[in-house]
Amino acid sequence: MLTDQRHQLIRDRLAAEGSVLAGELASHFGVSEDTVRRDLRELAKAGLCRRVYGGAVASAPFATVPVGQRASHAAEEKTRLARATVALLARGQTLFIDSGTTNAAIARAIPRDLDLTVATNSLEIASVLSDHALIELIVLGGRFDRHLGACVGADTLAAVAQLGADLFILGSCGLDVSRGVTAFVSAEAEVKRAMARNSAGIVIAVTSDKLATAAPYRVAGAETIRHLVVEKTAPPAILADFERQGAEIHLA
Amino acid sequence: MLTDQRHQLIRDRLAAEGSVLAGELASHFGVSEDTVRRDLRELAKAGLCRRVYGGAVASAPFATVPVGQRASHAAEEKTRLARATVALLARGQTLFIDSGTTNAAIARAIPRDLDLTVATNSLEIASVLSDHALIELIVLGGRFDRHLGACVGADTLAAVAQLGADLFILGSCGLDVSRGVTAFVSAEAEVKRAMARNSAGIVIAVTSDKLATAAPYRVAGAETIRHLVVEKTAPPAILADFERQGAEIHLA
DNA sequence: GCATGTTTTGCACGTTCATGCAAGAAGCCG
DNA sequence: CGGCTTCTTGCATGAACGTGCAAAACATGC
Repeated sequence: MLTDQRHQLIRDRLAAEGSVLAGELASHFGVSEDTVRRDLRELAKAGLCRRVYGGAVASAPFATVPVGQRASHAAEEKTRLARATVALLARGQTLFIDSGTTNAAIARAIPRDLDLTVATNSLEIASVLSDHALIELIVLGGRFDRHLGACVGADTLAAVAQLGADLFILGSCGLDVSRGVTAFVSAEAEVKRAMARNSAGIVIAVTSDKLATAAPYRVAGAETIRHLVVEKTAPPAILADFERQGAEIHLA
Repeated sequence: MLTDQRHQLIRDRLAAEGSVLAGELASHFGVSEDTVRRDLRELAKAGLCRRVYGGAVASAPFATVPVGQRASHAAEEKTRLARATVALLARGQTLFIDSGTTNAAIARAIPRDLDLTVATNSLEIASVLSDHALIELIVLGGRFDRHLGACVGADTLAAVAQLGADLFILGSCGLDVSRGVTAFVSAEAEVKRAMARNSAGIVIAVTSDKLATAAPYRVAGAETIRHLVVEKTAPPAILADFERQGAEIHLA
């Protein structure tokens, strides 16, 4: 059994039942409790669950996320990226915005006096934009995935198919010149692909840790990226590669 | 049973019933009363309840109520209605819940250990239920109406049409025996009608001020109501009329 | 092919934590 | 006041915890 597989199964269990017991997982996987504790510690560190005595509970999504290890330490960078990304938007445009913490930061950075049409499958982003009076908000419904904090599945794909956007603000899990934009979950990748297909341009804002990494599911090729927003500290060599593929680089 | 889970369930119980008894909780969870007292002490310290002799009571019901200008003055009544409505639910059921402050209160009163499938077009209700691990949540997307805080329109209708529910928790704008259930906005009424059509039973929880009033758009006849949850102070004559139409009356 | 480094896992250690029990203090009711 | 319940505090116990370490599995480089 691969460590990563075990992690995934624990995440599934958390999503399905809301909580897990260390001892129960240990006997279920046939490993020691120490190993399970290590797993839980790592998942908690990644913000995927909350560690409690005896096991772990699913971390509440955005509602009560003053915690969130990775949300806080990278919050400042994400805010900077968000501001730079919002600067690319023009009034009257139609956008797709999918889920992800960076995209949530972008939604939060959208000024209230910018009139846009926004279609999103992320509940958090929809909530953020719900009181922007000038934004025409389209919620892309479907089965809600707690991992992603967004809707996925056939209903979501059907909703996306009926729309077209000027820009797609794509929350990327991994970004590599040769492998392009990639995602961790199949259902997530499907929605991203549909949004990409129905958009005139793709905008990606990523923190440096996502650069030159790849996740299993392919979403779009590097040549489809129109705007790439990255931190100032990003390796110039990598950025040059993307630039050769036609992307416009924006440093935040 | 994880300590954290117990705390969570006590909080749900507090939200649903308004008060808890130490001894009752102890036998319910199978722990000593000392443990329960410790739990209650911690919850009280965190400001999540107020400790009283023999148990604890929910601290200000406003604590968890976020927005909504008129939500405050009738909050307590709505919470009572919500508790009584949740008591009608059974595990494994599929529900439609549409928008409205009363329905939002009902969603908040749903305990975390109740597994349900819930389809809603209200963004607030979706957010509330998004961290209930046992609830299969289906977001009914479409054009977001800021006035309603929910999605309406053709896309929403199409999403509803694909589903069927055991119960429809209908947020009523006006309720009158002869005119039935009515709504203020055409688009809202359309969604309610679609949900009513695809549900085996209709549940309505209303404050007294909605009784014997009517809004322009007709949603469903009085004879289609299966459960009617009202305040104790509701005029018996009106309730008798609904009872004659086949509704089961629940006083909160 | 062998040595080296890395990762994963299990075990032993001392520590922390949740729980229940006992004893005394405090609150409630007649 | 007296009898009762409920509460708090201190303490003991066992379970869960983190850490350091070593063995094993695996990859990497010469």
